[in-house]
This record gives sequence, C-alpha cells and structure tokens, in this order.
Amino acid sequence: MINIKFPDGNVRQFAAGSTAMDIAASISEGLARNVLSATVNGTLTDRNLPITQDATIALHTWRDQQGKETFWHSTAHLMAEALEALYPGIKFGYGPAGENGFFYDVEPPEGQAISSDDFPKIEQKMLELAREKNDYVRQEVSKADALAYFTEKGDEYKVELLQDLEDGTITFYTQGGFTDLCRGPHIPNTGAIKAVKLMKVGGAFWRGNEENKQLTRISGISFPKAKELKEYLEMLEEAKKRDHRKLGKELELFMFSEKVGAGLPMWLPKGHQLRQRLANYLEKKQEAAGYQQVTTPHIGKKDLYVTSGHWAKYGEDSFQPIKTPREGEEFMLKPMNCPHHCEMYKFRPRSYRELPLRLAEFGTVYRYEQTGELHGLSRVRGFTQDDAHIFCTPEQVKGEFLAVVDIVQEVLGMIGFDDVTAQISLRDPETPDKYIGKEENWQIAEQSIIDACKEIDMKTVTAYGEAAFYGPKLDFMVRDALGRSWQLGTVQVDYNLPERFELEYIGPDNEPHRPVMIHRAPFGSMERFTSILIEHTAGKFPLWLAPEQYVLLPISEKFNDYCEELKTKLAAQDIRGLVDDRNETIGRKIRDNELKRIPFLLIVGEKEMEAGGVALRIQGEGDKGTMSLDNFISFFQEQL
RNA sequence: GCCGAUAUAGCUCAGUCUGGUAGAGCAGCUGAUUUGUAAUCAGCUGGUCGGCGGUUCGAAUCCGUCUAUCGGCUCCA
Repeated sequence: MINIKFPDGNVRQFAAGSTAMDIAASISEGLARNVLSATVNGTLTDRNLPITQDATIALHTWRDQQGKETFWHSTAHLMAEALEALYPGIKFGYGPAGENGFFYDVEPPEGQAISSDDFPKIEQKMLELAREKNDYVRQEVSKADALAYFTEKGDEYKVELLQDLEDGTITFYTQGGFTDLCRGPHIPNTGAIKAVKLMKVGGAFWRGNEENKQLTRISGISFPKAKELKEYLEMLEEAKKRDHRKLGKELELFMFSEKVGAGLPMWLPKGHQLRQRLANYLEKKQEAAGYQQVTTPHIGKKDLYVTSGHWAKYGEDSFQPIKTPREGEEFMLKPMNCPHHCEMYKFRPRSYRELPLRLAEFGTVYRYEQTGELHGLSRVRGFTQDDAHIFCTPEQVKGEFLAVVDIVQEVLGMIGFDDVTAQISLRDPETPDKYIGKEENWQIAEQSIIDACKEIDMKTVTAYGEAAFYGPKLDFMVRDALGRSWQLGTVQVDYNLPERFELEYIGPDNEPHRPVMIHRAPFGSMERFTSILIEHTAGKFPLWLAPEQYVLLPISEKFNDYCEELKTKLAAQDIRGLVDDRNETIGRKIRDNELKRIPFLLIVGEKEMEAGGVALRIQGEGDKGTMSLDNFISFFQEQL
C-alpha cells in the first residue's frame, strides 16, 4: 500500500501501482470521467501512470489550468497529425500548450505555405481524426532509437531537440498514425476533443533565436464542448469591442501623433481627468500610509546611470544621451526614478529613527522600447509610474512588504478589480549571470519575499526567471471582466542600488549601516493601468472616476435655462456633468450620451420642470422614472 | 530590432489588381423643425490619397525609401 496525500492535506491509502485515474474513481465516478492529468510530487503526469511510492497528488480536470493545458497540448499533437496528413513531408519544431490554447511551430514542405485560408480544412481533418477516438500512447525509448526514428523521418528539428536530452528520460507519444517526441502528459483519448478553432498563423524563430530559421507558428484553441468554443469566440468579439485603443479614441481619452512620435501618448482632457483622479486617490492612500510625495526632474547626468548600473545594462538600447553646448556634458532622459530618489536620500545624514523613509513620486520616465513592441497605452516610450522607494532597515523589509500588499489590495478593490494574484518572481537558476549583485543579498531578498507571502491574504504563484536584473519581485496580476489576466504593478527588494549609491543610516549603535531599498508601483504605470481599466470596464468607469457623471437632456430648447440651474445645484454637491443643449430630438441625445457611457442621463421636459425634478435614465439600464433633484442627489451619493 | 500586412475626409470604409489627378455613410457647418427615452429633414463644407524620391505624356493606383499603425517573434530597468 502507498500513502497518497491530497491538496487539502488528507492522506489515504491505495494499492501500489494505482493510477491517478484509480484514485479519482475512488472519489467519484464523475471525477474519474473528467480527470485529464495529475500533478504527482510536483510533476505533471498522465492520469494512467502507475504510482509506486507515497506521493502528494493533485488531480486536474478541464476546470483548472493544468487540466486545460494537458488538453491543449494533446490538441497540438492532433493538429500535427492532421498537418502531416494534409502536408506530407512537413517538419515539426515545438508544439506546446499555453495559457490560452496551443501552437505548433512547423516548416511546411518546400514550396508550400500555410495561410489562414487553409484553417477550415485543417480543422476539419483534426475533428475527423478526433472522432477516431485514438488513445495517446506513452512509450519510453532509448536515445539511439529516438534519433533513428526522427532521422529516418527527416524531422531535423526533433533530432536537434533530442541531442540535448539524456538517455533514459525520452518518451514518445503516439495517437493514430502520429508519433511525437514529448514529455507529456496527455489526455487519454482524442475523442474528448470536440471543438477546434485555429486562430493565427505567423512566423516564429526556431528556439526563439532570430539567427535561426523562421518556422510557421499555427496557434489555436480547443474545447471538450462545442458550446464552450462558441462562448470563447463571443468573448473575443467582446474583447475587440473593448479594445482600449478603440475606446480611447471614441471616448476622447488619449491620442498619439505621428509627428510627436511613436509610443508617446497624449492625454486628452477627459483622459487626463480620469488619470488625475486615479493618481489623487492613490496619493491620498499613500499619505495615510506614511509616504511623502516628492518631485524630481525628467533628466539626469549620464554619470547617475553609470553609478546605478543602468547605463551598462541598457545604455545602448536607450534614448541616447542629450548633449549640451559644454564639451563632454551628457544628460539622459530618466528611464526610472530610483537614482534620483537615492540622491534625495543622501541629501543629509539619515538616522535609523527616520526609517522607513518612503519617497513617492508620479514620475514620468522614458524608455526606448523596440518598435514592434509598442501597443496603445499598454506599451509606450514615455509613461508615468506611480512610483515609490522605501528605504528601511533589513528588519523592516517584511513589514513594509506586507503594508504595500495591503495598499495594493485596497486600491485595486476600490477600482473594481477583485481577483488579484501575487506572483513571486525569482531568478532563473539556469542563468545566474543575467543578474547583478551579491549572491548573499539575492538569497536574503528572495527569502524575505517568500516569507512575507506566507502571511498575505492573496493567491500567490511562483515564477522562476521573472526577477528584475537587480532583485526579486512580487508582481500583481488581476483578472478582468472577460477572465483575462494582466500584470499590473510590482514590489521589488533591492540590496544593490543602496550599495552602488553608498546609502547609509546611523543605527542605534552610532555606526553607519546600509539600508534596504524597496521599489513599488501598485499600478505599474498610469498608462498601462488605464488601458486595463478601460478594457475591464468597457469604458463604463466607476462613478467616482467617470469624467462626466451625468448629462442633462432638455427635451426642447425651452428647458435649457432650467437645466443650467440644475447643473449649478449639482455642481454645488460636487456632482459633475453637462447640459446637452444641442437642437436635437430627445432620442438622439439619449443615443449619443449612452454611447459616451455617461452613467446618468437626466431628462427634463414640461413635467419635470413643473415638479422641480428630473427623469433619471441609467446607462445601459434605461428609464428609471421621475424624481426630485434632492432624491437624485441622495441616490447619486449612495451609488458613489 | 526581425517576419508579414496596412496607411484614401475628423471617424468607418469603397476606388489600387487592369495608371487617365477621388466617392459613400457618419461627424461638422447652415437652415427648417421644438421634439418625451438609442439616429428629424434638407442643403453645404471638407481630401497636395502618410512623407520624400523614381518610372511614365500622365501615379491614390507601378517601383524605392522613410514614418506610423496592425498581427506575430524577440524584448520589457
């Protein structure tokens, strides 16, 4: 017998050699039907792989991400099988599952190309093969046999992948007539794949290296039910409608100009108001939490960035130094605020009594992002970080960390994001030379984050290789109204800059000590945050953020003056809005202002003027009937 | 930065393949209308067809180049 421990901590005994499937069956028939794969002792495996020793196990179904990814990975193999049938001689590179579907990088036979026009016939072939209900069969093979197989087949990319693998760890998976080099796991049978949609075709370099040959990447998604595919496609339609680049233009929030330059957003009046309200709200929270607001210039001497280490790391790829009439003098547009804040720390000697010192700045920075990377407001070359640097003692790190997480949770909740995850971003253990700073400091920093995360009330995940080059981070991710996941701000522990800038404080022992620096930005940047907020809300911002909270709609010009009076009264209550006094029908005014996502439309005609009230119409909900102005004001204040 | 595509009125788009100097709807302006819960009617204005260069008797249309945008890739202090 072996002991199997479940995620909830329960331990049960099973016969040695039981599979995840057997274990699922012992829980319920439904689970046995739906289980797709399992994580056994931290490794994702097939559901029918015998377990011979005590283990911890998590069962995966279509409901969780690992289950989905197993399903999609298997679909990638199914697509490969279809492609091989349709394009004999096609060569295969990588074919993994991702967060949202799968792809396969392939090289079509000489002289042939695959375009989106070919998708229907590939999809059809895939479904045809799926209906054969072929099992995915796992097989352990020797390196020599594996090499022989793919050399014979002429799959040079697979042969290359095999070179890096060790004998004894190599497995093949076969379904129907298609065999692939694959670590697995896979779903048991192709029959589960009921709906398939190929989404995109594009280029991708073999192994992500632009020196290598470019392969054709075909990506798609699949589902166990046709209905789920339909819902997914509807979600994509909705996402298109909410695209912040489209809404930004329609709602007149921000713009770009070819003349000003790529990636340099300009906030129009309504966008500026929105951004300012977000910033003011955060600033108030920060002041309450002991932050002090500061302002620093947009440029700094090149030397500042030589000291910080950023020149060596990013100098070549940055906006190049600004020259002055003076020989040899060079300034850089600031790509981050930390060096300025470090100098501010050094303004005078610091005592341990004034730590933690929390310097906050809505600091605008400039980074020369690659041309192909620019994207609306979410990836730009000039942006404003909701930045702050906390200088503290090593003992204070954990407490400061927890306080930052508190602010982030409160602020994001207020703005309407309730599904927040914290990602612990650590070094990639395989590439230690990518990072600067002492090994010892890295270990302390990584450990403080891990320790702090044990105490926070937030979902956490760990990601290796996602750390910044100078320190580990905690990244905040939100799930939006369409279920998409976005990365927002970060908290980063930094032992490196205090070294480089030789920051010190005098401790209770009357000796100098080195402070720790924590970088943090809950939104990340105002630009990126706004882009996510626009897509999350589809432009229907929370009432307190809406640039205009109401529009008064006079039914005819006779009521314009009365509306102006109402506007004054509402302004006295800090309720902001406009009168739509255009010479248009009421139907037209309603339509135009509904499309502008105005939260409340106040319609005023004969009846309302006589009664001294308004007829309320709520955005997206329609007519709510007539009420007095005072009643509207109290209703408004309740909604706020 | 790399691969591929696109750029025509404020917006959304037709015209480009097959060269003969532009068209629609909406927006805007003017007038009529004075409106009761998602588009009132009529008239008018508006474009060196992204910039520069080339081919040609003639270029929105063909070629080159630059800029910007879009979809991927790589990247993201």
